[in-house]
Amino acid sequence: MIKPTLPQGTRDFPPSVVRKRQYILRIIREVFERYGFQPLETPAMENLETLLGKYGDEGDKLIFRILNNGLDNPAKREQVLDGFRQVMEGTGSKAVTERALRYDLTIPFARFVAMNHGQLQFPFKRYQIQPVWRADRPQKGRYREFYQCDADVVGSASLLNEAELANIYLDAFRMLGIPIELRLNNRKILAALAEACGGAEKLTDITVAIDKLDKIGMEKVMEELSQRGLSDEQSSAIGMYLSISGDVDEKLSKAEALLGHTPQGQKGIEEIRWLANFLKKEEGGYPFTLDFTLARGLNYYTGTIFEVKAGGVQIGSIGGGGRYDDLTGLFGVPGIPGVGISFGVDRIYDVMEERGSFPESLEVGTKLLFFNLGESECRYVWPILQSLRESGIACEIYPEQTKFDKQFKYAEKKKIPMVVIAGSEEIANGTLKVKNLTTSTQQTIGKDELKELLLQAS
RNA sequence: GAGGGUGUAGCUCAGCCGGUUAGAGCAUCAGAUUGUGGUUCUGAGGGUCGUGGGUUCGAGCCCCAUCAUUCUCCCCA
Repeated sequence: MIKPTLPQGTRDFPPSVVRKRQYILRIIREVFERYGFQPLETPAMENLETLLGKYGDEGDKLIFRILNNGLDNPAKREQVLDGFRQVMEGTGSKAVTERALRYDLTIPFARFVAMNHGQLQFPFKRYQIQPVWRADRPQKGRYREFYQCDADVVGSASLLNEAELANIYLDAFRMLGIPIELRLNNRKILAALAEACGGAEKLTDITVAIDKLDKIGMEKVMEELSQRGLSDEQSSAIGMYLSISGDVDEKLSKAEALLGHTPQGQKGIEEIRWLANFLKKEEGGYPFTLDFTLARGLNYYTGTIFEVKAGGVQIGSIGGGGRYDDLTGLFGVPGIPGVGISFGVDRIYDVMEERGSFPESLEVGTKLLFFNLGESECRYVWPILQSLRESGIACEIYPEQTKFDKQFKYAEKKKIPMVVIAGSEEIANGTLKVKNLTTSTQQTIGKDELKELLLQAS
């Protein structure tokens, strides 16, 4: 016998957890639909070459690769051995692995758009809720298998899309009851910063370092910048940029003074300014914060970037996204710009659990349990049971004839709020005993009155 | 990829300086209670102390290795 275990970083979801997860997904899906997004699903696995090189060197290492079948075929022995040799030298080999589990939902979506651009109605708005896999080392709030819920618009460069996506975040988290901070920035501003201090090729180094500002502080960021090969002069210019403070308007003016002389900087600031004006609330103020330190890891972002932080809990971001000018260009179909956002369901779950934000009603599945008091008693309640089910009322009958104690405890464990007891006495009188387990009250009713009673109660 | 923590009953954990037969709470099962649950009382079952080696008269405890798990860093949701 082997000890049953789970692969590292994966989880089973027991019924109560699935209920809560589905509650989150239901709300997010509802909001997506309300904004005109359409569902899409893609396979769990993609061709390895579809994924490689899209997430940076670090990302490539975290892609789960699937071993080819038929490696034990003697006829292919030399080919396979040679393939393994290549794998051990760090270069991939189709002889050993040509498929991999999807790492996110954006690249498979880009692949889908590139394959079907002739058939799709643009702008194409899709949402996708599926698991993704990363060969990462698991830790708090990080798993090797987790769900992403993405919504993307492709085929439109309009900033109106950004405004809609921002509102999707605001709507969804309001409905979930999670206070959030929505942070925005623009990758063009970061690019302009890199251009001004260190050169465009330092963009990644700069973003990785400044992204950590709120975590490690200004001094450490400066240290990291010099470690990454920036001069003191360049670092201090970045320091000035990072020190920009004030409300959204002030920050924009200050950034303009610093980076407005470059075309990219100017463009980025204009984009944010437009978005800010558009999202501005009637009573003034903005439903987001402008965070110049926000960088986001993925390299394909080229414009607006989003990040959502949950208020009052110590957990990483629970959502993020951004604009990309040319994602499908990687697959030979240039000129389709897009923008998208993602919800981190697993972390949202953790936040809601920590805050106690799930409605209690989620725990009730079955509304009514019929006790089993013997075969003739079962025959007596059977038509009633079926008729309730036809009316959409979830109910069940205890399948074994056993003592009351057991049947009561079953109902209690499953959080079934009501039980029906019908024995020889009730059969003789054509009645039912209905007990409410939460109030511990009991009443006797005619056997045809049950449905009405339940419909009244709900 | 780098560095810590933890592995003892189904679950959460205690176990003194290395010393006789390894404990508690919860859970489970049975009974008090053959048509009324939750509270209570009584009793029972349940252990290769992660695994392998070593030190010792003696190891749950010390040492080494290994596996699992968890956390931090890198990176990310």
